[in-house]
Amino acid sequence: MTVVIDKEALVPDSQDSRRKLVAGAADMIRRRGLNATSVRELAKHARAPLGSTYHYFPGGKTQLATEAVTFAGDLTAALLARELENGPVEGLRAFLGMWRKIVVDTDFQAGCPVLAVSIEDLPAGDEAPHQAAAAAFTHWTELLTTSLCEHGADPADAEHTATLIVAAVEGSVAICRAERSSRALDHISHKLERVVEDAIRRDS
Amino acid sequence: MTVVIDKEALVPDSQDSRRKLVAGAADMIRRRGLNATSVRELAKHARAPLGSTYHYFPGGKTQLATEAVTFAGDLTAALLARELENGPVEGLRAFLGMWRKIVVDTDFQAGCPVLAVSIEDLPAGDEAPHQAAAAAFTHWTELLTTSLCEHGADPADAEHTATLIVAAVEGSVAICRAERSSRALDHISHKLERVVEDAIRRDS
DNA sequence: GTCTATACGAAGATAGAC
DNA sequence: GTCTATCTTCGTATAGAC
Repeated sequence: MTVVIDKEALVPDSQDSRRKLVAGAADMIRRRGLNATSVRELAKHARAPLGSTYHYFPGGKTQLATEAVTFAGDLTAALLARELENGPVEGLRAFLGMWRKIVVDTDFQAGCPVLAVSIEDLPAGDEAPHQAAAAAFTHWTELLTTSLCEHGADPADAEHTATLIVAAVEGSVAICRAERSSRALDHISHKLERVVEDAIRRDS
Repeated sequence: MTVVIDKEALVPDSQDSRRKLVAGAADMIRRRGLNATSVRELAKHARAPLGSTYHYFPGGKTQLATEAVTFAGDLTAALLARELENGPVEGLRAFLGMWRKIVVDTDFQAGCPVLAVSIEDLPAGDEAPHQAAAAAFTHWTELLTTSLCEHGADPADAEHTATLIVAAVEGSVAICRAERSSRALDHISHKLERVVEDAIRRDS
């Protein structure tokens, strides 16, 4: 009798540690920022030895930050894509709701790791983290643009509208953290819904 | 013959150094972020000895960051207030133009120091920098809200619109830096002008 | 292949010489 | 009052033992 043993069961921490490290990095970056997040604390938080971090990520902190941004960007994109199946307005509501939940549930401690990496310069001149951030923003914008077009919006206007949504959400999350209030996200919700409704009526 | 000597001429670096330190901090924070800005480099950049920094700012880096945010916030508010005298649409255009100039002229290296401080946690649990950031956002929002109301907008809607403008601008500046392109700012310009025009027509 | 122990530099902050 | 020199802690990264 041949028993096939799952490789993951034998080496449960192999790729699992790696994932934990990336997810942990995304979480710490969105809370404290990129430069305030040390690889030391990161390893401790993921219960991995410091050396393991550099084993999994030979590129050091830069590589870790890049993968964390891509991870968070993809996660958000997946939610956005799923909710946009119910139409642009429902997608917008879910998008805003997701951010509102993050901000409120963490008592205004957490924001968006993609934004954090976008505005913080890594000491080294490596541009990979910025590029990953740009890719995430572009991805979200494209998802929104496509959905708007599918529901009758003018293509050029759809991209403008999608960009406005992404920009306003990112800005609002930051404002909410500074103000320790969900006011900004709540206020832009009203306006953005109107903007989306107007766009799919081809008003512009 | 009595010669009145200007105190500033005698001690030219007295308050001048202090101002330079604050302005330099605002510039470095908006480029590299709060935690990537060291007090050492700051002092060097302002040609002040490290010790002077702690003489002028006993509160250390936290105080310096707080004053830098307030400084930048007031400077922006002054420009916004001046341009809003020509109406909300002109004010919006000038506001967007100012940010576009900063981002493009620095080859996408500089952004907004208020945003940087909003999303970066200082190691110490001091909340003063966050409060200064919140005050800046509130101030800008109030200026826009007042202008919109003066031109016929509904008060509640005016605040929502003003919040959308501030949030979208902050988010766009960050996106522009990640993408190394002014695309985001240019795209939201079109939409925001429409939003403002609609608001002062009391359409909502 | 995994991790402990360490190297080396730079951070924030201060004590005390001028 | 101004600033130099220094203290302590923490950062990234790695060398080499298991």
